[in-house]
Amino acid sequence: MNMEYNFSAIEQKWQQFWQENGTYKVSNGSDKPKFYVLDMFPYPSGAGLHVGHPLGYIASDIYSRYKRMKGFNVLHPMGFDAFGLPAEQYAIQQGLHPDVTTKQNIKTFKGQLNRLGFDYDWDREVKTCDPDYYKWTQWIFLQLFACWYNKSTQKAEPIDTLEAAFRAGGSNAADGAGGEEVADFSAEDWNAMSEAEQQKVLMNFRLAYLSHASVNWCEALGTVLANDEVKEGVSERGGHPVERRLMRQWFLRTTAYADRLLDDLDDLDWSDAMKEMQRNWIGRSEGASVWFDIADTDKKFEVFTTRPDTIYGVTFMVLAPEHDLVAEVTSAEQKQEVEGYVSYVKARTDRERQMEKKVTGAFTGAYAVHPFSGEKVPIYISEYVLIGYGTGAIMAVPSDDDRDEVFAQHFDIPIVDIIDKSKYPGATKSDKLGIMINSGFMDGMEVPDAIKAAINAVEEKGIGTGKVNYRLRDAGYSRQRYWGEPFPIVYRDEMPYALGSGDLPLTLPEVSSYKPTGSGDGPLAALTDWVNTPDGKRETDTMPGYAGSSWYFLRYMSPQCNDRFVDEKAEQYWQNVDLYIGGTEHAVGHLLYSRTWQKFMFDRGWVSQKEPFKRLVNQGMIQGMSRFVYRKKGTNTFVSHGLIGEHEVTPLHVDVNFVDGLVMDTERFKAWRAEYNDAEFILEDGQYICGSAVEKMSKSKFNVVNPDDIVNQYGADCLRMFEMFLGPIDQGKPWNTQGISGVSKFLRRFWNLFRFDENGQANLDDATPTADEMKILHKTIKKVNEDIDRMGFNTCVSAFMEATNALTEKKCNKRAILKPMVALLAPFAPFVTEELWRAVGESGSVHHSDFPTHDEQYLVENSKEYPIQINGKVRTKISIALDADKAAVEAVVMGNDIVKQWTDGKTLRKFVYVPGKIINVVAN
RNA sequence: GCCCAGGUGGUGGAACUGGUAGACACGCAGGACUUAAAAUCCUGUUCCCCUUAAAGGAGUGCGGGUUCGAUUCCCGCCCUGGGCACCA
Repeated sequence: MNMEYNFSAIEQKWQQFWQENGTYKVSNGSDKPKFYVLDMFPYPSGAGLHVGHPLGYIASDIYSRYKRMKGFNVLHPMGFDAFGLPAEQYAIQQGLHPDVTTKQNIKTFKGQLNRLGFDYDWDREVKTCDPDYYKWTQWIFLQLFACWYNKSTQKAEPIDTLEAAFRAGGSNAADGAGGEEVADFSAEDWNAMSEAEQQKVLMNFRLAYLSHASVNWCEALGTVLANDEVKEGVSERGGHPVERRLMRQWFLRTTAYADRLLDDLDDLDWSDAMKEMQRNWIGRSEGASVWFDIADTDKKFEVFTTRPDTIYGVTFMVLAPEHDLVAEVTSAEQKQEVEGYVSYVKARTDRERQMEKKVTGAFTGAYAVHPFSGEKVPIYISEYVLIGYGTGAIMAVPSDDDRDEVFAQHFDIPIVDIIDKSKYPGATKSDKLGIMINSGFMDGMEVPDAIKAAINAVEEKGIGTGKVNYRLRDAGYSRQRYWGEPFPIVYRDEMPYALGSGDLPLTLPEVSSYKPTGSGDGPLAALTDWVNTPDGKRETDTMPGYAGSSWYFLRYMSPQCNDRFVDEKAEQYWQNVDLYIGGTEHAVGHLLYSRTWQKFMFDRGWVSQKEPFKRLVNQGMIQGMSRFVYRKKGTNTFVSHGLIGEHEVTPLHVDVNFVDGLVMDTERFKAWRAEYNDAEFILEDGQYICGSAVEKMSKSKFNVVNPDDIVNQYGADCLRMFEMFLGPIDQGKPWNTQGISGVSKFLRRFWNLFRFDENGQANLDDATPTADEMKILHKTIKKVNEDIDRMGFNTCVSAFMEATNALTEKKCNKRAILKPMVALLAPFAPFVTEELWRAVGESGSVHHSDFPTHDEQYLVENSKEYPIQINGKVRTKISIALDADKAAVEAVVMGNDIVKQWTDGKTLRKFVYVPGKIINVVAN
């Protein structure tokens, strides 16, 4: 008779103990080295935590516990990214204040997180919708508004330094990001300007500035829609038409930081894939900007090209349909066609436009003048040229660009070869290889030389210049929504003015309706009392989701600090995040914005580090396993999956919780919804078999698996280890609860090693372990240490299983073996190890004990059973001393009967001996 | 369409820098224990051929290549997932 492993009692007991004893409280002052582990904080959705969320959290929890046991002072906080669209949509539907639903959801999330045994210090929790938090989000925005980017010093500086420069020396006295848009002026000009005029100029330089951007406007709903609320040109809800509309918006001048965002990637410990995605997002390309005159007018337009060498191959020009010049240059005959085409494009998203295989476009009737040949080339408009990239206009070279080529073929435009690639077999259009032909002054040059020559030539002619272009755009910072941070801005005479920092936070006011106003303004615009102040009219847009998440990692360092966004000393101690774990879905947006904000604050001297996240690890997405039933059209009869071929059926998602494998519990299905109460079934072999598909885990697909259910059935330690056991942390996989029994069995076998009696007393042996037992222990210690370091948590779990199986087989209950095993397992299974730590006779928390390190002396081997290959195929195995030299090995191997058999009548060509690995005999 | 990642038994996966493919689990099959079931334990389990076994052949999405040796490196393709700027 012995005591069984009772996980629910153990987990409750220690969860309470940790809370009462402040086991995970973290201090900002410590002699220990610091280590900051961070998870991407969740959006607290109404569906609660599903089993996909904790994957990354478990990994970071294991890592943080490991680091703590290794002697570090570890910060591992958690909070909530609480502003956002779903809460607002729910408010519109249900009339419940987003603050109420958000608070409820956070409570649910926290309960779920605590049950999983995470070592968060909840005193450090941050919520982006908390006024004490967004006070500082607003403050940072105001600092961005109050600064410009000085390209000479490569730093953000207060806007007064720019004003001073203008006052003293006019526009040439300063080189600020954004200045390309501003016409030159002298110091006298500046001083003669009115305040409004001066502010207008300064707006071009501010790091947070007002401009215009196109948004998804839905007339019928009277609101701006998010991209994923638009499906195929119509609103997802209601199916109303959506079109692109220009609106005044706040922007952040992220492009000012483009080069630093690019260069500083080199020093980060991120995956190459992640760095590559950031590089591609920034999209730096070197080329030239060239001005083309429009024939028979005094108008001209600018194109950006990475291939100025191909200018003699230009046979037409393409403007983006939204380009300002389109209306001005279109001829009377082409007017109708062009307008028709423009309205067609208006209803299409950039993505649709890029994916379109069909060639479309319209001729404007206007011609550009080729700057070198003087020939007239036709100007077209087409959706494949986007207004947001480069100048929204291209010079088209059909001989050397695939998209230009299909366009030319479709519209029957001539194609002129300009590059002879015969010297470079296999080179494609996009390779910058070949010798120039039909290209005037460039004839005979290699492409790289021709690029330089072409830039020189356009510069000499005064029609262009070498230029670096970025795909990165300034970030749109306005949302016409309610549930976000209000802008601390008032307008006087259409000119924005910052609120004083004493007026922060500008709290989000109560509204009676969360519905859009219909005019394109957000719900705040309806609050006329709030909007109109003695100092001016308030901005009624709110900030985007990424505002709060761009700096939250700093707030965790000193969440209660109320005179600064982060306490100076705390920031100097914690510096930046040592390990950041989160999904690839944030690969560019969130990570790029956070990096930009950090650099801005670094420039201003408010933080000590130029990068926020030193090491980044991406966790894969856990997908749902959806189950389907098939309803016979127009009936309430459901056909089992194997028989649907005989019927006309509609597939419907069914709740995975009443399907076992693929077999559905038909009684539970009938009870699920009133409409199914009288459902009938066409069964196969007496069972209803469901269809299945792997999809995103979501409430609407009824495939959400709640961790609470798993914890109730198997315990949190088991769920933690099972999620890690599923596979490598960075790979996505469908959730399948089948298989969890293996981990559950392991935990029970580990528990049974301690031989508890009916009084709960462990029965351990204090004898000295055997060499075999020490080898099992130290092999496991070595592997677990190495695998945690490289985030190989799945193989750690396997190692624990192997060790437990081996110790069970040896009936080993020795304290000297089991005690270090408990410490080793502690980061993975924090509850049961805390209990077992007492069983081996310790009194403190296992989570503050030392992590075991291995001793190589227990692992030495002196011989190895070598696989013997004959011509690359393993034919036998021979045990040979590891320190044997090649001649001795060859003698042993060639004397072996099986080897002789295989090499009989053949000549030995090569004897490959890789010590410790393999032996290969090559003979023919 | 563009960028990034992945594809290994019935299933999840292992194989760390080119060196025994399938560790560890799930599932399945057979057996032990039991009045029975559950639980537990033991044995087997890539496929094919032959089968009592041994031995052999094939095999890491597909087609080529480099190498004594390729899941790993190179070239071309197919499929799946993530992102593409207002979901978070």
